[in-house]
Amino acid sequence: MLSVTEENYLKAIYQLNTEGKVSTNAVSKKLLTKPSSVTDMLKKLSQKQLIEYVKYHGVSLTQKGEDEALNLVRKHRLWEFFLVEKLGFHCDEIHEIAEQLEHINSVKLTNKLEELLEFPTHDPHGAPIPDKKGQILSDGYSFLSQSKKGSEPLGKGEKENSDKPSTLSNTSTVIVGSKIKTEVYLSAKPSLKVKINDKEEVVISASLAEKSDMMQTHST
Amino acid sequence: MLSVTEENYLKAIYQLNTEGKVSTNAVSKKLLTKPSSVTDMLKKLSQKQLIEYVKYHGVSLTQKGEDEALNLVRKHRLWEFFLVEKLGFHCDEIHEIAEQLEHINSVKLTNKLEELLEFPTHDPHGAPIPDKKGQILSDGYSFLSQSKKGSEPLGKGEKENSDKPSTLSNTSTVIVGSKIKTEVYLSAKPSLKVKINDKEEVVISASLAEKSDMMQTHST
DNA sequence: GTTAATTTTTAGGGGAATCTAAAAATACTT
DNA sequence: AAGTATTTTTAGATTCCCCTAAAAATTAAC
Repeated sequence: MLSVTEENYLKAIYQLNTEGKVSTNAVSKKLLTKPSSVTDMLKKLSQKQLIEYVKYHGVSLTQKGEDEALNLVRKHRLWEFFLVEKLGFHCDEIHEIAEQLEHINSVKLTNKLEELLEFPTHDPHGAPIPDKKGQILSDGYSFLSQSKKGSEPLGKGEKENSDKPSTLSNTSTVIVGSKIKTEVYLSAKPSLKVKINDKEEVVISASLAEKSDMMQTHST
Repeated sequence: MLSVTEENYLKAIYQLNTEGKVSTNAVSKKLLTKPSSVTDMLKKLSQKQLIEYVKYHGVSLTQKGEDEALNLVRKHRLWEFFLVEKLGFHCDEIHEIAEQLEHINSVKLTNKLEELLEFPTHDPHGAPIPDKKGQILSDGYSFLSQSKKGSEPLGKGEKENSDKPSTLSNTSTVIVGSKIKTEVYLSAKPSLKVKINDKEEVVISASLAEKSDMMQTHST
């Protein structure tokens, strides 16, 4: 049985892990704690076989640790979906509450919730929801700020028409699965112009593009 | 902002408070902690103006403390209702989960949940659900094991037909609001025969009758 | 109304998670 | 490659909540 704190560390490491080791500093920044606190916790999680940790050389999750993290992400996103779809919350109110709800411990509850919601594949921010086994439907969700000028539609999925433009009631902007093309970078305060489904042109600032990255992070 | 532990103490005191002071020992038994731990916490809660505490002479809740306790009870019972009605849980599986959910902190969440459930007045065990303001619909809910032979229908409410015989999907026995008459005590292992709505006769053991008391406690 | 039994509190300590300050290891610079 | 800068770890302290053991207060019994 993991403590809420231990769970938060595992989730942070998971979210920072872009295939490689995660640094103590990175974790400390994400969790708003001091690096020394992180070191302490890493020792503990290492003993519990949840992470692989070599002093001074960063951390990565073991399979066991990743399973735990995926389950947290799953719960977080299912609850977010619940809050928007069943309770009528606005998209930007749900994160804090889901941060609490994700720590509720009951496999049966999670699965029944998923059933009530009719097995959603994405949360209201568009992030994919892992299934019972931790599988994430890989549908080419990718980061906007990583796109280059003139790049082709993002992701592998590349469906011309989104399968589910619905359900995302409170999202203000782009539907997951839409065909997006990056047109140009503008100067000074860097920004990018983006085509959605070959129709509308929208200019967004780079900072916003980065924010949409954060979303991935932020919606977990 | 209260810690989960502080909240549990307040709820315990509330549940033990049958109009009077609550003893340190009683709290320690309810929470499965040692009396010395209780003393420590009582000092702390007293400083926070949540209880009135006089050394060696027991505790009672202040208005502020009672409000907190009522809110916990409210959340617990709303979540129990949700678990049974929306997720199809059986009545005897919900307590543990609701013990966790009651600590989720969001007034808006609680109120939206209540709305989704269409403002239920009683949880699946038949215990009344306090409203936003902490008001409990006093409908004569009372303790079965306190009934005496030949006693008249329990409670003040005394509705001949229950207003809501529905919704209590998984309760195995008696609908709240039913007219119940205690017929006789049988000897040895004491038990009581009970008439429900002047029709069926059911014999239940005193221990079960006591359990139905616990329910009040247990379903909070 | 003393004495005995029970309850409650105090004193001292431990584990979890945090912090600050200082030391050690790694990474960067030229 | 040597020296500086950064990152990470260690050491020691703090808060929260729990414990055991012993002392103090209250309650019960005779």
